Amino acid sequence: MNYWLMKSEPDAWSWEQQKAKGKAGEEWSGIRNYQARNFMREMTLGDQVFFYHSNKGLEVVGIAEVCALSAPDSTTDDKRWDCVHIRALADMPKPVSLKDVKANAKLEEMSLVKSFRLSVQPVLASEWKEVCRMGGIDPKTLKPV
DNA sequence: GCCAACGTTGGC
DNA sequence: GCCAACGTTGGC
Repeated sequence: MNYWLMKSEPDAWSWEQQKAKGKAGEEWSGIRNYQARNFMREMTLGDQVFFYHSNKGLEVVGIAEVCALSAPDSTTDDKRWDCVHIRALADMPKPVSLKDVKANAKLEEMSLVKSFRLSVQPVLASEWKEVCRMGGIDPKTLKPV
């Protein structure tokens, strides 16, 4: 299983809205960046995703999983763009802020810090574990610690 | 609201 | 294929 982080502006699509979609999940449409799209094409079912609120909040608020492989983006006719579907799995008991990530030496190589404009980015297993620890969630059971 | 970073576009 | 202009992202 691979780990990822996906950003959304809560005014456009929030974690609350994502959770409201439940198990059905929702298409992660609107990505118009090749690098981000390429990462989505690499995703496999069950890959886990940190859901990050950009612009407002600036924190990882929950964990989701990929529930449909990359397929044409329904919001455009442009064949270049496709995207996955994700569904919410668990809240972060303690949302992990960008500030917290930046302050943690173990996370200084995270894409969130290094390539902050990228809206879909890979997360290393070690980084995943560390952010889960900071967020007060068990990465295996996804239950609060 | 500003602006730095950086990706994309298009003229040459 | 270079690079200037432009647009977008996203933190502050």
